[in-house]
Amino acid sequence: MNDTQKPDEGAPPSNFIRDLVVEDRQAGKHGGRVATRFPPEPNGYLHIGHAKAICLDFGVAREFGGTCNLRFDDTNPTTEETEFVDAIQADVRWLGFEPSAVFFASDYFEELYRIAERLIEQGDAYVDSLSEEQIREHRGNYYIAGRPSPYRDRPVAESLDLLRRMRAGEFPDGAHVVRAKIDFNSPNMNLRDPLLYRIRHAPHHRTGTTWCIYPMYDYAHPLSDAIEQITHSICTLEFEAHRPLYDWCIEKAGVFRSRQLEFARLNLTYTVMSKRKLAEMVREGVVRGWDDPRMPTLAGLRRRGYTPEAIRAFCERIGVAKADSTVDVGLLEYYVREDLNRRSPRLNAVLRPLKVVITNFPEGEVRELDCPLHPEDPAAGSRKVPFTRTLLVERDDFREEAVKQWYRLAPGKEVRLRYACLITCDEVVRDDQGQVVELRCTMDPGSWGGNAPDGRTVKGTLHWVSAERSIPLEARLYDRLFRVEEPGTTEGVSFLDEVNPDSLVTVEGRGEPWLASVKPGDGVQFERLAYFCVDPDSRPGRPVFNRTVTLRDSWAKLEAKLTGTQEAKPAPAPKPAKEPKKPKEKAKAPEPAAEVGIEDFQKLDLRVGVVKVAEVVPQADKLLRLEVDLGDGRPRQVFSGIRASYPDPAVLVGKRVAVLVNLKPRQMKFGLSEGMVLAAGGAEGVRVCTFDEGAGPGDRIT
RNA sequence: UGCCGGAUCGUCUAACGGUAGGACGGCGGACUCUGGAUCCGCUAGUCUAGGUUCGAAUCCUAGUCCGGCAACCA
Repeated sequence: MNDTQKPDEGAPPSNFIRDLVVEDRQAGKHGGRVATRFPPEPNGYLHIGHAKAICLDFGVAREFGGTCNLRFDDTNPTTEETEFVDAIQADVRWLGFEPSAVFFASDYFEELYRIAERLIEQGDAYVDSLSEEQIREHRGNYYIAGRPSPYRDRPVAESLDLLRRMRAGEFPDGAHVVRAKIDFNSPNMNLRDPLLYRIRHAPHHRTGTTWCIYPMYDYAHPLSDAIEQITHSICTLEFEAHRPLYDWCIEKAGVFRSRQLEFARLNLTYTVMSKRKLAEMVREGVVRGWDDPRMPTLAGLRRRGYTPEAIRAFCERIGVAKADSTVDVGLLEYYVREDLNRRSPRLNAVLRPLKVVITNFPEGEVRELDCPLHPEDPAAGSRKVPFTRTLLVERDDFREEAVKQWYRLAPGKEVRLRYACLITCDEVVRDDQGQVVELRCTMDPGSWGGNAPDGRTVKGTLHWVSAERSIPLEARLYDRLFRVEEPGTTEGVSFLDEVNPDSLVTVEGRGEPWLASVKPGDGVQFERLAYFCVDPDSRPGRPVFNRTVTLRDSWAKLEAKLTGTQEAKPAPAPKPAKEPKKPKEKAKAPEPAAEVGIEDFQKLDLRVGVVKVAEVVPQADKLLRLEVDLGDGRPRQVFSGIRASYPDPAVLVGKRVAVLVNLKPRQMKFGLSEGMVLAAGGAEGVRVCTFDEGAGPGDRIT
């Protein structure tokens, strides 16, 4: 190990939750004891966002020698199922955490009920007999004051009697509720006499039909925490406004004082995290199930080949704060690669095969090569790989015309076959359609082992398999589930319409013989391609591999630079260039943004366009739809939010305006917007920039 | 037109009145029988305007922008 160790080697990065826990301990609260809990509702599968919470809850407990319970928040019998209870427990353990205890909020129903009776006796709660609709009505809203329910001051004895009869099942759903008597006109809506209990004649997954009244989250949660003597009740930001209620329950019930702390939930680019949306994708058949390898669920990530170590490292790295944030999914991918690089055996598989015949290698002969399973880890051992006259290489590794940076196969070029020998492409064989179907190559007989006898350097190394001595395999090439960075945030567009149609591409490939022995769950690296994980769908003799994550592909990056584009390639796609920020986020900042260089400005292609059509968009109150002639034969459609300044859009027709033509087209509810019209705001509203007669359509504006 | 939060490199995050640091990304280089891995270097930030202070990302004031809150959901 290294003696010159870095300052925070090993120490988890500090965050405000840990700081608060440290503060509490220093203040001597609870004698320094730390107890947390992870409280999922069993109505769906855990996802990577939960992983962040789990790492925090269990991590804090572990760090301070405390405990962390797994507690199912099962207070709503109509949405919860044991299937989820089992899956959640399995996921937590898979992630690497063992709960100090497993509890259910339903374990406490009896105690919760007794406390409710007490609150009524104390005059801190009452039974309300208004309808759901009326309660909502009386509650008012952010701007309208709340009004007391006529039942608010009903005698204690009457409330108590009603509560007992509610429990006894004398009333139908909705007939009565228990409400806290706090402040019917609080500026915090959560305090406007919130509901504590409602009647639900529905069987519960654990208590069956024992109960027909069920406590609400805001009531059950603080009291469950109290019963378990939780010292720090960590939850997400949206519960911040509930904290006064959390404290109220503890106060009025006179129970153990736990403290609620809130942090920002995790968002990830190119995915969705809400249970509702995940469930919808399962229901709509967009994915094959909760454990579809494209899902951000722990079950999905596991099947995809993500490791608990990678997920934990990721969760540690992203930190914990109170500001909303969206983490680049690339960071998650970085951590899987880092982990998988260490542990995955290297094997060869060809996913889109192209036949290569080594003309100077005898027909029928087989040469067994001994190849390491991990070039950086000799302890991983080796395997035998058969070399024969007819081989298969990746189609992508051959190019008819090669630029000088191309190290791979091309007519006349020499490359190395990994762990085998050097070959030169002599001849390209085509079929009737002109498709390349075979390469005829010669090998350098002195190059066995991979090095040239004369010491010449060969930069390209290709993976390959023997055509006959290889096995068939199915590879499921997964990509990001969505094609936009933040699905579901474009107005008028459903997140379901933003699903990446190429998020799963299945190919039939060939793998080296060693691959016949893999078992579901095994992870491997197919050299030069990606990490893969064996899917449970595998059958003997025909394994199925899920692509976990591609290897970094610096050739793709180089090529994109050479071509000057970043078009999505079917294979390991280069990371799409960062999209320009959404206008929403850029806002209409009056002050200039960060300084840009002249080269940035030159990226903007501004052209003169003549307005042909200008009309209001009926469904939108700020938009005009323009058709602009840019001199390229086809008018462009542009939606522009300038309607307020142009009550009569017709005045724009015939105007010469400035159009940003290389703006990424944006799909809007009303159609595709293929550019942006320059406008400036002044005293009399926003005006589009116009030009005089001299400028013609399509002229570049510099 | 209310209440509660929040704002630091492109992204995530640290700095707790005293050198704005790390990670990812990007760029450049070294090395390489994976255009992988590894290593090195560079790039880039305190929302705005005032104030307090010897000194402000940090404290104060005003503003801007973003998020959450009106289930008998959690």
